Amino acid sequence: MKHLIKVMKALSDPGRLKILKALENRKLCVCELQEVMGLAQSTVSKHLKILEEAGLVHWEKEGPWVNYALDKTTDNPYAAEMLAKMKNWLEDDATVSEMRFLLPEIHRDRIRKSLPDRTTS
Amino acid sequence: MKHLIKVMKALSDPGRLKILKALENRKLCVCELQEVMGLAQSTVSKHLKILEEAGLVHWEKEGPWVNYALDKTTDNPYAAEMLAKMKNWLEDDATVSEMRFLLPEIHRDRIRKSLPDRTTS
DNA sequence: AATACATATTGCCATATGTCGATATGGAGG
DNA sequence: CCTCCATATCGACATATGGCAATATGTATT
Repeated sequence: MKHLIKVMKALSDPGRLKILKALENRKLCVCELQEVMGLAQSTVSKHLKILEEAGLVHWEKEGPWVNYALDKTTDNPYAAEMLAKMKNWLEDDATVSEMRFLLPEIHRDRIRKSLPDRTTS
Repeated sequence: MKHLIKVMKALSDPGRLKILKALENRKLCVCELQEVMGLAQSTVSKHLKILEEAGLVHWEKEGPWVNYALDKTTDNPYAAEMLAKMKNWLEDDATVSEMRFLLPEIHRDRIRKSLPDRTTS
């Protein structure tokens, strides 16, 4: 039961749903996800940790970046089933559509370096 | 998005999952669900309200009782999909199995009347 | 060693959530 | 009207959650 609860809680925040919908498109590093979410970097890290612990995402290091992706081989069967469901969900949602539109412009090389947390664009 | 969040939040509490698994077996009134959950009556009412607002359950009056049942004709498509999923979930869960075992003994006519809230059996 | 970059962690704060006891509400019966 | 029964609502409290700024951590470069 606790595995199911972990997944349900992970999916109970709009921001985290947005992350998952973004990761359906491509893997993204924290600083890119920060742009996607428009929140503080620490907040993004916290959200990612919740998603990881629920078995919904996993990460790998690439140079200075930590890339996150949907966890296609997750141990948590509930996570797997929900990720499959999510593929069809929110396809008409305005927030998701807008994010889909802006995603191609979001790339780590275009994000300004050494600035305080970017909470607004 | 807010409809999806409502369902995910509703499914994020172990007690509420237990309610849904119980209602897979038969409709139940609040006092019976109180026995199932082993919590205060007011807590049970609150949980049921959350489930109802998420479109997961609905109620009908029968004499002095309010019977709750899974909402098979829910407006919320996410609720419908999750109810279908839930049918296969937690079938091996200890809490659910125990509840299934005890459910036949739980009936409104066998519940003592006019007592303070029954928080422990 | 110092500096830079990316990210994880910590601590604080405001708000949400789950639990309880008390009380209000709705309805039936005498 | 009063009493009883079942349930919804309210208010208080402890804990969880989501956001932020500050800081720690890991790695690479000079």
